[in-house]
Amino acid sequence: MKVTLAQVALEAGVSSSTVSRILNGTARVKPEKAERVRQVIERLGFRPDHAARTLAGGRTSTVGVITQFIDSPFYGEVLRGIEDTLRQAHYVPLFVSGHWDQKEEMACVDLLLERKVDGLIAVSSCLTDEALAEISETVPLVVTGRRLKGPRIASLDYDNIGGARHAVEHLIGLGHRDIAFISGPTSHADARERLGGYMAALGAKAHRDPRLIVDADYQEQGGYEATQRLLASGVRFTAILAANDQMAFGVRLALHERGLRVPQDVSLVGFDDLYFSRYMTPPLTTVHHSAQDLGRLASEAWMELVQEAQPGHQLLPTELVVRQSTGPTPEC
Amino acid sequence: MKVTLAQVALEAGVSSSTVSRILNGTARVKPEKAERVRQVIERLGFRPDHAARTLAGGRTSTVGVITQFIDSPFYGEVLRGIEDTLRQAHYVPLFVSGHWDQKEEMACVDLLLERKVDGLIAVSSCLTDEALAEISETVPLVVTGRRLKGPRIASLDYDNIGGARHAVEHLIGLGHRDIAFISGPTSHADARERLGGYMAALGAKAHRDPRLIVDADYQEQGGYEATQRLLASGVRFTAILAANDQMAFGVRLALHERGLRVPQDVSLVGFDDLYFSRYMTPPLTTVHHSAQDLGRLASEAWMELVQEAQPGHQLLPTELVVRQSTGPTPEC
DNA sequence: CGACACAATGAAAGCGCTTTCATAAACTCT
DNA sequence: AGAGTTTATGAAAGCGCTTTCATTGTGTCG
Repeated sequence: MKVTLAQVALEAGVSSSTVSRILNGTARVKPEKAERVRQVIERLGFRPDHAARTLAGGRTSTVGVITQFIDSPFYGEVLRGIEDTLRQAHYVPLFVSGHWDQKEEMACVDLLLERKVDGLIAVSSCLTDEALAEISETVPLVVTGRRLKGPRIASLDYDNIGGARHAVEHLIGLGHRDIAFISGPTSHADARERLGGYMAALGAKAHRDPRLIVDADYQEQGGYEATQRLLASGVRFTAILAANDQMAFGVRLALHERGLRVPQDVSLVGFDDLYFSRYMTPPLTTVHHSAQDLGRLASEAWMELVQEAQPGHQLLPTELVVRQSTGPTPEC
Repeated sequence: MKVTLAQVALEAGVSSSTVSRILNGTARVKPEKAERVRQVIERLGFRPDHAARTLAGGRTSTVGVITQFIDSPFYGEVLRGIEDTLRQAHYVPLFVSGHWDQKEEMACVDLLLERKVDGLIAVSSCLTDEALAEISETVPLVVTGRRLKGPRIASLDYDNIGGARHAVEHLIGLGHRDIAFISGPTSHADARERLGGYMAALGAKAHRDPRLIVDADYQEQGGYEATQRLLASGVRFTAILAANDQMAFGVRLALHERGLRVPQDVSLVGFDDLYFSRYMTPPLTTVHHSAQDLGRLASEAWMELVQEAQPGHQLLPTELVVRQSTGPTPEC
């Protein structure tokens, strides 16, 4: 039933070492012999046993990928980028979700290390820098969503500050002065940066009315409720910048329910440019970056790390995509 | 550096067999001894090597999950249900994407079998029934999105026909007579079933004008383009049923661009009730089913299969969720 | 042509567990 | 009390590969 390497060796009249070498290309083998073995492999339908390989060789060809929620539209795209890139390089990603819980995420890390993954990619980890640094002593580590230095660490992040600033500048250019900001959870570095970009673009004006900044949680529902609070606060505003698209969708619903038109009454800008955003009604103006690219670059950084390179930190550009959810200030 | 089971055994003054037995609970061991060993394990920070376990024991505690696109909103939810359920049972899902390509999907299966997964869950496979049946001879298999019988197979699917029928009946109840249908790719069993439900609800009227049925691909863009074709065909309609929510979003955009209001001018119904659908403008009336539940039930069916049970086929109910994208027929 | 480098290959020792199989110790019964 | 069970444990044989190490065969140089 099960074909082993030894059987192949026997059948081909060579030793198992030779077969192994042919399989892995770890040493030169006479071409004719190699060809003969390859044919036997084909004929017998031999598939090397992954567990045995791992046990003997120490490598798993698996890289652990820690994410928070596998069904988030944003992370989904990142994971896709990772999967595609890794698979092309004959690595298999093992996805686990930490659900924004430090303890759970640490358990995921343990699980992955137990399985001897060759590396780790942490997409928006919620662990501390110290914890991550410690993990990197065991396996090469790539983190996204923060800047982190270390001998076996690569990190990458978007230009969150620049992105938010451009978004605000776009609104200012359209005549808006009272621009509200729906913030992500400030426990996230990127949420703080996006808030920072908003403040920077607004300069002194940013502090005029604290009611213009509303805290939320990066979720649709959070954006929805934040908008209701914003509306209830009575503060005047003609535009809203949401710290991510998911919240922008919640904002959109809240405005719709309130009978406020987008963009005639309120301009709305998101951040992330989810695939779905162009199908919002109206299509959402948002800060674009490619989540898939993030996944791809993270994987590539990991592969460099394996080759003893020092990829360091990468800052990915963002770009404002103007669609139809923003327009000139309504006349008062 | 690395702690092995043998070291634990030595330290605790027992044989490695005993430690293994304590670890796996495969035989009774004197409680005091067990306690002593457990303490040594704790103290040394011993973690059993997964590869060695697999090689010696034959089990991987891993189940392969084949999906088409990891970043699809629908599959994302299914995967989440699978991950949560499996992990609770101490299994780890290994996700791979087939990208709607038979050859690629088959390569995924090979990859998973090579890694000796303890089972396979195929979410909307595009392989033939025969190919799947053959796979099930190697590992217990659960398939979703079709009905498939076999000694080591469980299958589950939604009540697509009933769901589509209810959606149409809802529209008829609102006075609509000219109801268009944006179909999924009829290569998918579920797409055919949804079309069948639409036809059944409409009865003889369904064949009145073939232009009312437009083929598309289950994607947002496909729904968008299908709607443009529908509009261009000049056929009269007051409501649209999209075979899934993703296409409904595309439909929504096309209608918006054409200046058609939802639901005042055209009523719109989707299918799947994606998380996002309640944030559409206006919130989408759609056929609800829980993708997460599908994932959960698929995992549970797999576990039954492992315990030699015969779960057979499950038909999951669907339910129409009426939101604000449907309303009475416009007066002519 | 003998000495030496180098290429090609095989034998065998693990990798860290699980799992028979055998054995010793502790009961049960009549 | 001795035969027959049952229970707890250890010794050792793998699981199917990779990888050193040793060996043979081939080519090169003076």
